[in-house]
Amino acid sequence: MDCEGLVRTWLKDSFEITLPGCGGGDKIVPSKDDRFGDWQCNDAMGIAKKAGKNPRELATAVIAACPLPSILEKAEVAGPGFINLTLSKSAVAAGIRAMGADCHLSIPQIGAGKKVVIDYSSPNVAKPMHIGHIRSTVIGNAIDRIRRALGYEVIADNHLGDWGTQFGILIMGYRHFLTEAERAALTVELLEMVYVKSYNATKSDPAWLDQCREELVKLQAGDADNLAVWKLFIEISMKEFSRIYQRLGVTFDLYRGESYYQPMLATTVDLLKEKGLATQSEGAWIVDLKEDGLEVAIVRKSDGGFNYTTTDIATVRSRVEEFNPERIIYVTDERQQLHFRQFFHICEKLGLCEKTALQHVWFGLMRLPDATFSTRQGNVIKLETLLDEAAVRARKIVDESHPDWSEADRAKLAEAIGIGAIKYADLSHDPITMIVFTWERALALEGNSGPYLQYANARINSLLDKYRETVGGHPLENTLILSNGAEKQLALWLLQYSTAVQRAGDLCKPNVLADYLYQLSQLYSSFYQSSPVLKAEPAIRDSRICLCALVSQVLRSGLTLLGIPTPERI
RNA sequence: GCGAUUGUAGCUCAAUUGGAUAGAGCAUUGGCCUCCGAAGCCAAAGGUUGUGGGUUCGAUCCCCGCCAGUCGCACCA
Repeated sequence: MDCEGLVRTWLKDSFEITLPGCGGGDKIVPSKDDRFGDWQCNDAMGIAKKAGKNPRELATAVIAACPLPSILEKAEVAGPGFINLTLSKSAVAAGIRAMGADCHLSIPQIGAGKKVVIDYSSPNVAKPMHIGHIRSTVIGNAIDRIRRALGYEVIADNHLGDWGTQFGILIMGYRHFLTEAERAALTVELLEMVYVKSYNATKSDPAWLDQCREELVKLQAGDADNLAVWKLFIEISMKEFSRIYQRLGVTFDLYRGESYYQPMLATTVDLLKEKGLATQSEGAWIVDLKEDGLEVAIVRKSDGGFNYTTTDIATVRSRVEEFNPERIIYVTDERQQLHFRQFFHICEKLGLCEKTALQHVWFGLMRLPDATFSTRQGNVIKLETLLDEAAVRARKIVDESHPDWSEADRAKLAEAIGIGAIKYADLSHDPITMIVFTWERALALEGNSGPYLQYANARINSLLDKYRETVGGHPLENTLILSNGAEKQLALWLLQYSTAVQRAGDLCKPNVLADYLYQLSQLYSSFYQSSPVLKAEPAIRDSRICLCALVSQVLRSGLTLLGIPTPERI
């Protein structure tokens, strides 16, 4: 049995002996402050209250009730009735041993046998990815990686915006505003440019607008020419998206855009009609959600077209039928909360949620200090520009610290640091917080930042190298001694890794893990400063290098779960 | 107006979901490279947790009122 389980059982037994029939206290949490021991149990107060007893007396009686498990050095009562537990150093060392050589293995496989679909990133075709896409992509990908580590079978699906009214406008623009040469070397930038031109034309020229509609109808009817152009748009867009995803280290299992579900829309509305859920109002088909306290949802527009509510319902039907997942997680910005609540309710009424939970993980918008990002104001920052700028800033420092490295090595490292900085800046905040974008914050390289964590890891790597050169052997197999407080604190924190991963996964909040890793790095840096490793006497040296190796393992594992690169050298 | 959500140090954020003296980073001030990597470490200063009530042994966290910000509220997604 593991240490925690042992102590929990002891506490529970103690409580039951003290207070028959009152349920045992078995909740132990790590203490915030080492003055309060390593772990603490705060149940005595609540239980004493219920039983009408004095909490301090109860806590004292609990400790006296059963002999202390050998792994505990001491247990004492403090304050109103806290039970503070101090673990023996050998028990902590044993706990670390139990983590195994590969800390990935210590992550509880709570998702084994469960399938989950995660729908994230989902940019629109024919538009460049901009800064507004980064949160869904980075947060979604971290949740994806964390859930996989927890044993879930994850299907990451990129629900591309590849179908909709914009394509009529786009096709007209493509045919009239581009030269032969431009069409031959088509880019997303060109597509965006012609879209804007064509869109403006619809405002000033009614005949143009009619033609756009006509092209859209032709496309939807399967016209070969328009279909070919549409496919070209997707191909061009995917090329650019792939380039960015590769830089970000993001991969998907599926790229099923809205167009994939297009053939299922009519039957989905038919089903809603059959079930008596859809009714006609003002020429449109709607689902009334008044009894759920929500606005009506339109499932078929008065012009006969479908909208995103219908597409999303069809998507759920398709996913439930094909994958039968335990859960579908959507990662989008906060503006879509109402929409998700609406169509989740409709799915429930359709009986789609019996085995599949639908979850909307929303995040706050990213905005500028004095404005929101908007295409109309022309203040959007392209995602690629952001990544480039990050690499440039990192490059300056890399050049200073490694003038002897090759050009290629320096470029590669700068990229890893830049991407790490950007991702960490996002992942270290609770998703629901609104992010006010500034270059300084997004690309921070010091303090609580991605590079700080990467740096800690790189330093350990070089320490490990030196150890192998001078001493040899396998650091991870050395005996742990934990001779001082800093070492014990570090070891105790290492033991918390699996809970941090699980909490981050359960809550869909990657910042829980980011926070854990940051604290680990801080504890390590502190330890590193105060405790010499290679110069210590052999037994201590071997133990400390083992601790370093463990920290490095956890850092690598954790950063990887966040999708942050871990360069060997910085 | 209705609904969601936020308000914590000058700024950006934490606080293991109700626990002990509310913690970090940035910025400011002072110290540490003759010593395993200074993208680092140590220290100082910085707080009536928006505000007023309530619940209880205990509240940043739960409940009610008010103030302020952000987002949404029928055919774009």
